[in-house]
Amino acid sequence: MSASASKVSSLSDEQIINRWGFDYYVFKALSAFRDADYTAFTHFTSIIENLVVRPVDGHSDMIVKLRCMQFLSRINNGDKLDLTFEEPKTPLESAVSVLESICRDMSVPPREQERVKQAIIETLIMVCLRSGEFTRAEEVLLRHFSDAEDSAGKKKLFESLIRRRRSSHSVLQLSSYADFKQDMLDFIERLYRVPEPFLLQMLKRSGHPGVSSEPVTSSSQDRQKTSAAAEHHGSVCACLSLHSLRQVYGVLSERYGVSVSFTQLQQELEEEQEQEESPELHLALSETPREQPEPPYAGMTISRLVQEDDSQLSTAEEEETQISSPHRIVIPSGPDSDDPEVRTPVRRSDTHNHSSECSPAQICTPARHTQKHNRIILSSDVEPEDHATSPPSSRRSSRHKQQQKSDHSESKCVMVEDDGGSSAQVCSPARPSSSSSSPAVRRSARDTQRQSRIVLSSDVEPEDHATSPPSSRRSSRHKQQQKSVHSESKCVMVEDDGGSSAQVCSPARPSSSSSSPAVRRSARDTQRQSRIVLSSDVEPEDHATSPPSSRRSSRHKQQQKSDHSAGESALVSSPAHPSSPASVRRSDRDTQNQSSESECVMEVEDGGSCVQHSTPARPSATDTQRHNRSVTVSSESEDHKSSPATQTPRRRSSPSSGGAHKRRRARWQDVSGTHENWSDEESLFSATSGRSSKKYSRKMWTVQESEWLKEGVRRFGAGHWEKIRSSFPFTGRTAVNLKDRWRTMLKLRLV
DNA sequence: CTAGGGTTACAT
DNA sequence: ATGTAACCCTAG
Repeated sequence: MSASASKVSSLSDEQIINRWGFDYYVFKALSAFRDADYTAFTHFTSIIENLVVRPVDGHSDMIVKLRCMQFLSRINNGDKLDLTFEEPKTPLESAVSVLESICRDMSVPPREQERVKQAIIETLIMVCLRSGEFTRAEEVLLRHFSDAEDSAGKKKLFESLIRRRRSSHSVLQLSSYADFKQDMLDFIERLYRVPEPFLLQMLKRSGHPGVSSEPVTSSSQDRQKTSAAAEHHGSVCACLSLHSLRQVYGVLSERYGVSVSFTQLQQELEEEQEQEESPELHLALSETPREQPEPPYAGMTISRLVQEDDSQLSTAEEEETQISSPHRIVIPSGPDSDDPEVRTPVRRSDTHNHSSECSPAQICTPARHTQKHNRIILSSDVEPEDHATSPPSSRRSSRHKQQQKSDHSESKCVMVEDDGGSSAQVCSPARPSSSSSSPAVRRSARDTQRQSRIVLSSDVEPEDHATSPPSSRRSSRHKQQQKSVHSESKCVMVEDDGGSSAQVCSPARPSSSSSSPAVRRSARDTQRQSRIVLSSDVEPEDHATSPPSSRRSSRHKQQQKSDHSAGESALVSSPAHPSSPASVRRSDRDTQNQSSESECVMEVEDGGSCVQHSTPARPSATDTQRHNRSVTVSSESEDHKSSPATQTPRRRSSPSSGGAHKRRRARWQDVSGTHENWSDEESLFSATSGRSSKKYSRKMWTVQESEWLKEGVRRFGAGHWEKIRSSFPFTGRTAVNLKDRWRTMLKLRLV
């Protein structure tokens, strides 16, 4: 639609904060991998997987990171032949596929690409040999092994071992899978150096004990510390001085090429404040300053914008450096969120027009002129729905109050606000005259505690949860992982309830079906149902055996039933899912619903997204939403979910495929973005292997994919399918597929 | 590469 | 049997 052009900008706070969280967890995942803490790696990838389902401001950088995570997660599970990320493929074969995608997107020297691929193939063959899978080893050898002369010797050796059915040989013993993993990590790190995440930088700047001193590029260990801190932060509360902000801003602006000066940002803030309160305004600030003509923004991608936001903060700091002492900014570490509305992530106001340079005291004064205060506010709030995803999260609601009080009493100056829109203003007043006042405000973490209730754990089962309705979601599977999780776990919390769940969704990944599988989550759990969808895939047993087609059908039915039985759950699920794409499916009828929903969507979009982010809208609602408002769904598909049964069926089914082995799910497989959701199915079928016989299997469009498409159309305009396809991590979708889907969406009036 | 009509797979 | 989303085919 109209779309195209205007992307203006507004990112919702959730999108921005999720982006911060995303960057942070990617960073952490890499650190964990580097430290050979693969359990932690899995946990982080799981978090990311779930996070990605929520609206996040996306940009190319994000896709690259997702690809890297996808690659590493497959490498990490490469020695487990029973896992599958893409249906027929072994994890390492999937890694090769991802490698190809990476090479396509990032221009990797052919030689390097070949070297890495060869290393993966050799390792795969060795893994097969060690586990006695000679047939498979032979297959891999014939299909993928390099014909290069220099590898001829190895090829002969492998052929010999295969022929003789030898699963032990010095060569097999010499090579260690751990070394291979690190080698692959080195490759990724050479290819793409992940910058230190904004959240970590802020934490460091704040002088947080564990972190502070470390230079930006801290070693992995350091990072871990940091991260830990960050995770906590709920309680931590970081206070930043303007000074620090400036510093950070300087660094970030340079790194990202932000041209906006610190001062400009401050001015903007002021203006906004003046204009007032509406929470939305804030957003504007960050994203795109309407006022500012600055080109920079215009061209920027979301990420950029976000970054800038960050930077803005910093900017403030800089200016005030001197002042710093008095004013502080508190960053809520976690994104909290609660309000549905968006708020701005950061805001800062400053005041002084002039003064900035001066000492603090001065500053204050000036402020009054305007009436605004000097305070700086960072608000970051996250949106309500998602909290789950967001890392730190805490919720603010309660805390706000608390904080506010305190703040008022003491300081007037600063404030933070956070949350809901209202808040923002709140604080402010304090200060007018008082120049000095103290500043800081902080929000406490306490909230966290409460919410924390749910933890998402890791990896493993992500799928399920994801989908599953909020409440339920966590269910069983977690257990397995949980243990590990605990340690770190705190990580994510989801909020549960509410909306959050939705997001979670995971990946859907089909793969999972493992044999044993049963273990993990069965679909049945009622609760989850939503996930069911996912799970379905998971559930190996049934489907696995059955041929794809058949399975699906059957499984659908089964699922449906279950859902129902589950009863409520069913309901839940459906709605819930928004996030989980996979699950989602929409039936035609949905359309009806759609109308209502669609509206919602619109709303959402407006609000937020406009810009780039992908899918913004939909996520939110998940559970709640459905009922409440349409919100949820953003788009289409989800909506559909309303009819649970229908939706699910397909996708899940398909994906489910076999499950013979895949134990865990490959959740990540798709990490990349969202694939997860859908991918499962797809991957199974189409993507990879192609399962042979059938003509083709239908891959239903997930919500996430539809959101990407909508975002793409908004950005580039309808008709530029190839461009859209390459701008989002679609997997298994051609430009024609996008065009067809768009046509369908129009037909259904989903857009 | 895209648009648009025809075909297929799946659900009811 | 029918409806439809996803997919295929082909002209431009």
